Amino acid sequence: MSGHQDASMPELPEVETVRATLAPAVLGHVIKEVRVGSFTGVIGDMPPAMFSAATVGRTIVGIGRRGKYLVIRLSDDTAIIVHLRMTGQLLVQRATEPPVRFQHLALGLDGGPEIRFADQRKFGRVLHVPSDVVDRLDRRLGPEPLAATFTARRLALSLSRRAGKIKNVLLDQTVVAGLGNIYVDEALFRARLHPLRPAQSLSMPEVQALHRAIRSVLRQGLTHRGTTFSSYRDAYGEGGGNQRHLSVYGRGARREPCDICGAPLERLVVGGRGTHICPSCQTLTDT
DNA sequence: CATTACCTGCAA
DNA sequence: TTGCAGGTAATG
Repeated sequence: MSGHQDASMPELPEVETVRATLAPAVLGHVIKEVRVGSFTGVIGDMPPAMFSAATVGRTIVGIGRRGKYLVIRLSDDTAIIVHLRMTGQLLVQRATEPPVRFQHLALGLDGGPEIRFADQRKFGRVLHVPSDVVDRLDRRLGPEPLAATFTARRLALSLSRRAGKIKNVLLDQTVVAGLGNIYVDEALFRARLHPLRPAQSLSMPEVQALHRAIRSVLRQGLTHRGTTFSSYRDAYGEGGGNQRHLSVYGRGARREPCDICGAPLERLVVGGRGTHICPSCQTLTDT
């Protein structure tokens, strides 16, 4: 009937799946060659020759993730920071394979594999940075939602200082790192909270429910290797399966029935983002 | 605090 | 032909 979603939106589970599939294929390998395509903005403001000079000859010694950022650690204590934004893909392929569609960057490694970055919409970035930039990024972002440092108490403190709508606050990466539009909608549904609720209006039991919901939707996303609507792929080009386990995201526009109460789901716009709710389960009037 | 720019394939 | 999809930085 009406508008189909066609997004990939790599969020924490998707980026973590990319990290996990990329790591075993590239760890310990030496970067032998860099090829930047016609869209040179993919590596930021740095001239391609400088990016090459700064990375060729270095060994990949680690691959981490912080929020939605991938951090490829190099042997000289610098790093390559990757953000997929909406349609970015980070793939590992043999150098003999033809370039993929929308490919903007290839890092040729010793022994034949290549890390390839493709992005239909040119929003994603692959930046070479010194370690202090990684440290600054780490300090700027909020807690990792699946780490022990992310407690209901800490979430409550963050929310108590925010007058904005709970959905917008959860999308703020300095509050908690790694949530995007899909998993925020899913978490709010699971916690039975309306996205327009002022963040600071949540009671402690509601914050606890939200804390549990955030962690459970992300763990479920990880279990299913991410959510693929169209362009999200892991490092081997495999899509995820979590789209079959979403309760509200993408279903509101089609007014599909709520899994819990059977009422038709709805789509609204919050903070300029498509937002999917069950109007019956997620109430605006508190407690 | 809220809104806009950045992009481009695709559905309507 | 139009406008929507959305993470983040920049702007109002």
